[in-house]
Amino acid sequence: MPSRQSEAPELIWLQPEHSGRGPRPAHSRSSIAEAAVRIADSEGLDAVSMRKVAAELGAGTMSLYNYVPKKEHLFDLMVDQIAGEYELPAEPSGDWRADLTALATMQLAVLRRHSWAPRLIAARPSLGPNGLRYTEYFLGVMAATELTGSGKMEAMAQLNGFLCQFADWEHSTTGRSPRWITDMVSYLQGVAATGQYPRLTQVLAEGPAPTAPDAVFDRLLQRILTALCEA
Amino acid sequence: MPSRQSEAPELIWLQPEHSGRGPRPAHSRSSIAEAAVRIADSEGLDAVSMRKVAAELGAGTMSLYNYVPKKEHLFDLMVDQIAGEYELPAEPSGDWRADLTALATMQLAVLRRHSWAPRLIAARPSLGPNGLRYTEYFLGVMAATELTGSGKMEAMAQLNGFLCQFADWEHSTTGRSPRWITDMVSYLQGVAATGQYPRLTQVLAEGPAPTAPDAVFDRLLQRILTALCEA
DNA sequence: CCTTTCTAGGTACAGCGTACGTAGAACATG
DNA sequence: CATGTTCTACGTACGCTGTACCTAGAAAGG
Repeated sequence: MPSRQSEAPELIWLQPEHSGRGPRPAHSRSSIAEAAVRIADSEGLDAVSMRKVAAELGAGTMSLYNYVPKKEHLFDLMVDQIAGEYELPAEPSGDWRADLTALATMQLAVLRRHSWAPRLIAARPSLGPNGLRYTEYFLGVMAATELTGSGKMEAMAQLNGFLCQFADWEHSTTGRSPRWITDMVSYLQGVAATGQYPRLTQVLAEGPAPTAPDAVFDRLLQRILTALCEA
Repeated sequence: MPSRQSEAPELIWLQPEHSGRGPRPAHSRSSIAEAAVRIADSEGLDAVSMRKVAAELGAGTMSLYNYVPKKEHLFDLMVDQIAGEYELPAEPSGDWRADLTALATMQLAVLRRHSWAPRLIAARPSLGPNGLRYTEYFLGVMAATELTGSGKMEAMAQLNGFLCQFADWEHSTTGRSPRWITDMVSYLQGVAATGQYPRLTQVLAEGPAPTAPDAVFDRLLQRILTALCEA
């Protein structure tokens, strides 16, 4: 296994995890991913550094580079690790709309548990084993539709995009510091006071929507699903 | 103007650009934003550092902190700078679907010119002057619908999310290195060869979609628009 | 005038990704 | 079994990052 980054493939999945010769590796991809996910869950994605992950494993910093030639690859491992949390039915039911609703709801739960995930998922295709398992299931569900192969992949990308976007939006509105909130409120009051933005001012005066996030999600999801299979 | 980050507000827009006393500032927010955008356009978002932006302006690194107390604020400036490129009609036409189609198409053109933008826009609300101008226009367009105030804001978020997601996806499929492509192809061939993912294998065998990206965009956009105002 | 309040920018520090080199373990082959 | 090859572990070091802190000087208020 080449460990120098310059020779390493762009995709970590092209690199066999271990190849016979030499001492047995002290760690596995999944234990590394687990450690990284633990850090991201508790301290945020920016706290995930090669040094911290190595320390979490009780390994030297540079040892990690035997497993993960570039940091991007660590992110790929993390994404595939949580894709392992997806609980996929053995077989699609034949009702694609019901299947996708269940799938999306389940996936949202996972994304909510790991609020750093949407950003990573949006950045690169998920090609790890668990990502492929997900894709295979998705295609199975879509077999009940009349979409072409590319159409199905497009639909998957769009649904995933929607989920990431929703989870991210939810997290970014829920998870701001109190200081942030007060700053934003006082700023918007100032904005309204200028009178330059009458329509925005009116919307702000109406106050926030009374609807629960789950209800908003369900409504948006059904819209997306309807849109997915239209010509 | 407090320059220490700990005292600075969370939102740069809460801080007046200059307040009477002391020497006149040598730079302006927009000239700073311009410099940062220039760097991001030519070298990518990761190349945008406080040092490089300062150097581009011919200023000392730490002088920049008088204008931009935290790096996040620099990103806010950049986003608002390109929001200045939006060409908004003076008044909505009354046909919200046509207006949103034109708006989205124009916005996509801007996002394509600045491929780093989607990531930033997704991360934080756009509250700068140009962002507010956009919001005000959007609300004007949506006045022709029966949505509530929050419903309109929701629609804006969803349309923006879609645009960012599409632009990002487009960029990430177009802009990969040749090495990346060959690695991915050979990986997927290996995946297909395992026989574990028959449906995926079949889709891969069909080859890529023959459709131009613009056609895909138009189709997806119309779907989204239809979905936006449904109950 | 002096005092206050601002701007400019140098120095310094902790933390990052990671290139490179060395030491030793485990397998393949003679 | 001995030897050579190939792997793992990991310390050191470099260049880069954001930014805290400090000094020097310029412009406005009293």
